[in-house]
Amino acid sequence: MLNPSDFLEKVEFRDAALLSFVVSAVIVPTYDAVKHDLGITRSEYLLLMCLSHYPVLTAQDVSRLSGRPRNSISRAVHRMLAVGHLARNPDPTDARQARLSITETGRALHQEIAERLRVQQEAVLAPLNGKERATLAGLLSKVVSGQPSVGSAEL
Amino acid sequence: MLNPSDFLEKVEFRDAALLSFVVSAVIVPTYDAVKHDLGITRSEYLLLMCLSHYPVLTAQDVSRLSGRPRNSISRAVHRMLAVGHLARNPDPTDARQARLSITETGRALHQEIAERLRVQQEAVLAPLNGKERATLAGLLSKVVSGQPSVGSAEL
DNA sequence: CCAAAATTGTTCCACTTGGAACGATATATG
DNA sequence: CATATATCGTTCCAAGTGGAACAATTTTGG
Repeated sequence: MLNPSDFLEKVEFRDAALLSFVVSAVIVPTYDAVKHDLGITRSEYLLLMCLSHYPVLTAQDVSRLSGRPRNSISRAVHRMLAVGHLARNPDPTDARQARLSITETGRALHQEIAERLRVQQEAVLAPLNGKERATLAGLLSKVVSGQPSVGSAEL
Repeated sequence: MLNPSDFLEKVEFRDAALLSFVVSAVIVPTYDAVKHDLGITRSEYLLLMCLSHYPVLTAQDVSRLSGRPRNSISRAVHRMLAVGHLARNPDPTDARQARLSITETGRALHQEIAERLRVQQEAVLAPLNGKERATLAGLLSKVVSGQPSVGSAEL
């Protein structure tokens, strides 16, 4: 009675409910801990993560990659600039946009946070063996690549 | 270049990233549409959904089932009471708590929103055939039931 | 039986969030 | 070439969020 996991099996959209539960179990506690321990918000981390995978991006690029609105990215850029995790240079060919890149300290911070997320992912997915993990990843990849209009990462 | 779905494959916590993408593709646009069309927030819907599956609950029960803090549920209760989707009666054996139950209009609203979520779920998971869908659901159930401390639904 | 601790629901408040409008710049179109 | 349109980043603001403290009530433990 009143067991959330039993509840999930009754829900009209069970597959989405199960997916949502698993995501929440990985993402929510990790971001809470990151916020508490490192003072980094989700938008700020998404900014660092995007820049860890692309050498130079505009704020608009980060917005599209991360699925966050531009004003959130703008705020994150200012905070990360202030603490030295980011470098910003004017684009010589377009005065509207600025070229963003990550610094060494920013990259180190990204790696620490990514490791936390990875550790929590492993803890949550521990009930699956290697073969099952591979099957799950394959099915999810198939779903993602099958989307007609690929939106954003929304991590 | 700058394709979010390619990005997902590079991420350090790829499985969680794929899961998160799929969840976002189902949940986010549907709740946005529900908010726009019906004026119902996520907390309000979670309240209605919980009460659709249990005849009587306290606000505290809903908080635990849904994973939302009690003050969010408190607000949702007042709004849903005001529009007649909810009934509240004092608990004769404990004056601290109130017994909440859903009304017919509340149930109808729940069913409409659940159907929207189900439709969007089907659209997103369309790349999978029936056998694959069953495999995915089985793996997710195994993950959920394998969690040591089952938190909340977090839908 | 009584004081301490726990529980329920609420209010308050600081903070985050994202839509909308804005100025500056670049591009498209007649 | 000039004007309309689009884009980039920013600021403003209304709304939502959740932690903390609170009063009322119940339970616990001496």
